[in-house]
Amino acid sequence: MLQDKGLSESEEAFRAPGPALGEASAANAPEPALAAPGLSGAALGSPPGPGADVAAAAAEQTIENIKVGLHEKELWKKFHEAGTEMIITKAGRRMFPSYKVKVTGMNPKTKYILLIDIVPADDHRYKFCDNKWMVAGKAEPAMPGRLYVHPDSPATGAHWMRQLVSFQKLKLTNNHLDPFGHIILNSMHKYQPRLHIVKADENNAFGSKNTAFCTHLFPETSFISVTSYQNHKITQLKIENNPFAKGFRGSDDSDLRVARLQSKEYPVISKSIMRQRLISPQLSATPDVGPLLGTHQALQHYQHENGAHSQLPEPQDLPLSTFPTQRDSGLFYHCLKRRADGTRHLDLPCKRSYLEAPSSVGEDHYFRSPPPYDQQMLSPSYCSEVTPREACMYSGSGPEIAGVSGVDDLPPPPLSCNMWTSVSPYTSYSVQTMETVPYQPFPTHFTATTMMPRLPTLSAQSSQPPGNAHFSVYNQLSQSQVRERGPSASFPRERSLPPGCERKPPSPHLNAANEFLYSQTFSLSRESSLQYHSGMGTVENWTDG
DNA sequence: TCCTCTCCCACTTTTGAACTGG
DNA sequence: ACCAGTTCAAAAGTGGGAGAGG
Repeated sequence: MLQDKGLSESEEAFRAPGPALGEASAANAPEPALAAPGLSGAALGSPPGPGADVAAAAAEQTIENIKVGLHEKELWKKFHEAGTEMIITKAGRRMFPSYKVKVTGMNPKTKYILLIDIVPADDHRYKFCDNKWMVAGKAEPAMPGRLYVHPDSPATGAHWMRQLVSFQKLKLTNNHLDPFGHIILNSMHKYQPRLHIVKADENNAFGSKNTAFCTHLFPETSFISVTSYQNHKITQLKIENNPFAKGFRGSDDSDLRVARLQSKEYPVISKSIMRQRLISPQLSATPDVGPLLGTHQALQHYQHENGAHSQLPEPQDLPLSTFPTQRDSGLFYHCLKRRADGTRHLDLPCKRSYLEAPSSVGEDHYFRSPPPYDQQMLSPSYCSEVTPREACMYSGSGPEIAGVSGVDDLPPPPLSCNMWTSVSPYTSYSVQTMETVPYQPFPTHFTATTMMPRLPTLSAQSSQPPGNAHFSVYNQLSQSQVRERGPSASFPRERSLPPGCERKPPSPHLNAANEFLYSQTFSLSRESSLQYHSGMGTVENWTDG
């Protein structure tokens, strides 16, 4: 909670100097949020203050009115133009630039949970060749999806709007068994972070008919995960902009600094530099890559809320100067909303109901090839040694969570740690019943694992105003629809844990968040299962089996 | 041989406890 | 006793190189 340590993460961010916010995010209507003109950083910087005005405004503020502006958008754009890379390590590495947003339009008195997930942007594996990112094959199965819940969550709209909301402590890892709740990614794959805002206050608890969430997506925050930087331009951008990397800021030539560090009298040319200089001598002559090629070439179909549908070339066909890009930042605004009658109005790239037959999974305009998620593994429960603000993960396989496998009454199979990647492939959708629960404190850094939905590949379609480089999804859940998903328990069945692991009783908010995640995930991909991540524990006895 | 990944290094920033003075 | 400001050591975060492994 925000009160637990003098400064919240968002406060830290707020104090940090930095360029003004970029542009406003998608707005409140099922329109592609063309409203950016006039909605400047200054406007965003003036959230409603306390008082009567706030109260008056609150009455009309809905989840759809929430606007999100990406902080340091220009910096993000710089990286994006060069082809953002994010280091992933076994221990977890922060993102840089860090994900910070300015939120407006919230009801100041309503509590919200802000969380981030990072989903594959496509189903390709990449390699850095000839100074550009190229498709190198089919993506590996997505890692267990996790959510990073902002540690201030839940907090009132006033809190979120008072300052920047920073997710700078979010860490990325390539450790499939990561016990710390970091977001697990595959190296050399392209990802897209998404911000979710979930309404969660006493009167609108998760699972109530009023439960709502929205999703905001900034195409310029997409990146390729790497274990070491491939593009020297990215390295330089990181060194220049990340204060922690100051040590690598040489007088002019960081390589000279490396040479000094190594007590060598000659500059050491790194492998990456050498590679690039050998392969792409033009790079040194053109330090500024400039606008990417293929800006208007999207990778796949996409569909935005007005129903426009575009056919776009395959990524393999693209000369990727960096990586397939959406850098024109056209607004990708998808809308998901429940109608009053409970039917789901879904304006998403994957529009089919989750109740449809599995054969519909591979909707062609969404998955170019048979979706790899069929083979994806579900993460078993595990506990971890965590800080008070970190979490332990609970999970179950899809069918178990869903209660649709017909084994509801069977005792859960013993779970060993090495089941992390050895549980049965996901075959059906997770369905949960969630009762309306009173609001309770929501565990921070709760993470949930889903079958990672691949985003509909974002395009740089210029049909969207560049000032609205933002993708939003709104959802309004109804209780009846929650129920229609199935009768299973509202929390994954208890499974055996590694010795030494403790488990806290599931919070109703985990159910709620899970529900959120479920619906959210389903809104983008029909292949979904869940993994809870909450509570405290230890990994001392964790074994690889 | 090439590519990817892990470990370790030196460096900087951040954090928080300890201390000091009003 | 309390609070605010300062100091300083430890922790955390960085990119690069070496080397292992596939």
